[in-house]
Amino acid sequence: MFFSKTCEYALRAVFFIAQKSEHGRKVGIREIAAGIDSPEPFIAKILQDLSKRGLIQSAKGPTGGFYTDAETRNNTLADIVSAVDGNRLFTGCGLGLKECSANKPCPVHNEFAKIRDQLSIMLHSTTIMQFNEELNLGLSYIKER
Amino acid sequence: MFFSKTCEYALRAVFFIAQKSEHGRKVGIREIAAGIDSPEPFIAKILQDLSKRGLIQSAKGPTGGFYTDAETRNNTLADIVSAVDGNRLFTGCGLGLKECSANKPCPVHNEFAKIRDQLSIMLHSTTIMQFNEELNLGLSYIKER
DNA sequence: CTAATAAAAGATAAAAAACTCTTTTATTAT
DNA sequence: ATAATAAAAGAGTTTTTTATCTTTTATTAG
Repeated sequence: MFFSKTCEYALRAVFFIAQKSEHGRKVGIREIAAGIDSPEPFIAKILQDLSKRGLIQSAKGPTGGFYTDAETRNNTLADIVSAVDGNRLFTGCGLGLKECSANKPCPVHNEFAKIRDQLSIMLHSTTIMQFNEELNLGLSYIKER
Repeated sequence: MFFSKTCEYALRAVFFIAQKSEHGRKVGIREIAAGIDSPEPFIAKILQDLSKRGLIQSAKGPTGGFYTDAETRNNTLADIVSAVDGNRLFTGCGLGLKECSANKPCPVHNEFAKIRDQLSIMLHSTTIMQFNEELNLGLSYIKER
């Protein structure tokens, strides 16, 4: 809806990892791909990138896998979104103009700014780990079937 | 930001046409492309489609061009957006799940529904022609330079 | 009725996003 | 040490989106 497909997968994967690794457990790529119903090599690439950026942790070798430490679990949705999709969602113009500001606005500038700000506040104030419990309880879903 | 590039061009073009054709005048593709700073053959294709859908009007031959009649000028941003980008923005899931509803929600379902609804209300209550005056007065812009 | 004009239609090309495959590197349990 | 495991890295491929080019059809002014 608002994000690239890559970003949607990233968010679902990070939710999955945070949930599974809540008590120190690590999860492999295969389990993640199955858990969020995504193409395995594609989500692998995405996680590689998130790992490099420090948004998730990883360990190689047997018993290895992806996980989140206490700190990164406190990251917000906005951290993931801007890492993957950049800041176009937070700063871009609704009509695609490069220059668009209160000074030199596009016609819909003010209308969009309101909604964009609310979206931004929401994404910046929602943490990754805050869905762990409802996921554990089966109250919400991160895969199709 | 929220729309495809095609849709951004479409909105800008429709604003331009509505403004110029406010008093019955028609505008050619060349003038439109220059007026909104877009690739000429690309916006031509987009307008062809909008015309077929009845969201703008067109006339062939000399003195021809694109225009909007009183009725279509009353169309909303939502009409253009859903014609070009479909309804993913209005009905899609934030995490890209095909099935996602209050019954079987993704983790961010409720948070996103709020923002989506506001965006939807805004788009459905904003008409094409309501920017004519500010565009005439040079108070807002639909091109880069 | 003809020439000029302008949109419509159709076919193609380039760029970006989504997705896949293969090889390498690090780690660990035995 | 070695074999097994799992992520990292690098090099593709496919699909979708964005953009372009060429030909056809309709309309109008002279």
